[in-house]
Amino acid sequence: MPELPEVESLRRILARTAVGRTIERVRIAEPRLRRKVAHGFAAGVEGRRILRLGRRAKYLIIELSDGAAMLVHLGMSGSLTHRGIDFDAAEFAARHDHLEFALDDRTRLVYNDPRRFGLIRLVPRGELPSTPELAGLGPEPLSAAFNAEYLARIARGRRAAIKNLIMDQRVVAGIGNIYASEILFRAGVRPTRRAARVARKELERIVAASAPILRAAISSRGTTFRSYRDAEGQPGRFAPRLMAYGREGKPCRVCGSLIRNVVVGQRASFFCPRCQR
DNA sequence: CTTACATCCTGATTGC
DNA sequence: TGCAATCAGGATGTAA
Repeated sequence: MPELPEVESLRRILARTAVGRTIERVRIAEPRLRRKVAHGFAAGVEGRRILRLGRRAKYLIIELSDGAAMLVHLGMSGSLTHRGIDFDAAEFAARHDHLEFALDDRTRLVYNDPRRFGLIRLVPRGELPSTPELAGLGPEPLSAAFNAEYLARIARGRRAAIKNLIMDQRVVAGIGNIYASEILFRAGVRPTRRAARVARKELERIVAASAPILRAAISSRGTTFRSYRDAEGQPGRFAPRLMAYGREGKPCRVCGSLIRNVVVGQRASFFCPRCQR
């Protein structure tokens, strides 16, 4: 389940291995992702060089030499792996390898996504800031713009659960179900609390907890809970450090109480009944 | 504006 | 053992 740390890990790997390469050919085996890959996509990408790799929220941004940018979202089950096999020899594409980008060093980038919740789109030069996917996003949780004052302003009058609030990409961009649970655990706040009822001090703890958790997860190259793999096909190493997510019925690593799982906003939400109030 | 919920999709897991 | 039901949850669209 790729969230900010997984996408950031992907960006860092590809920044080392793919920047400077020219995309010689694009093969589209299955264009039906969350939205259908546009007709002119391959023609708009082929022949361009990869200039730079960026990230916004859970979106990977592949900047191309003509000023356009590829926007990649991995959805729930997507992966973008850098494979060292010749494009021509890639006849045995794995199941759910939907797009392949042949690079000029005879390696290829392969987009695989069993559930096809992902998105790949070419954004014309200069249109990135106004593109619908990015335009409404809230601040990056690793930026100074995500602070307690900001969060307090958003939370005011909101009946939604605090966990829904920090998973709302318009509020803060890049946090998904796993890290929302981890952040609230560290902050000592129950995921079910109504946002407006969360005290200023607690909001401060939520903000303060966010960056260290996300940074630690990036250092571990993300969390592999089930199937996530990074650009080199490796699982993330953060899972053993999860305090709450996926630990239902197991003892809290801090106090020993049993971690509970409740549904908040149609999503599993794990918390410690003693550490989180 | 805010909130709630269905929708897309496949694979892993659970239940009988 | 096999098969069907359930769960997983990214973002989005619609309804209330």
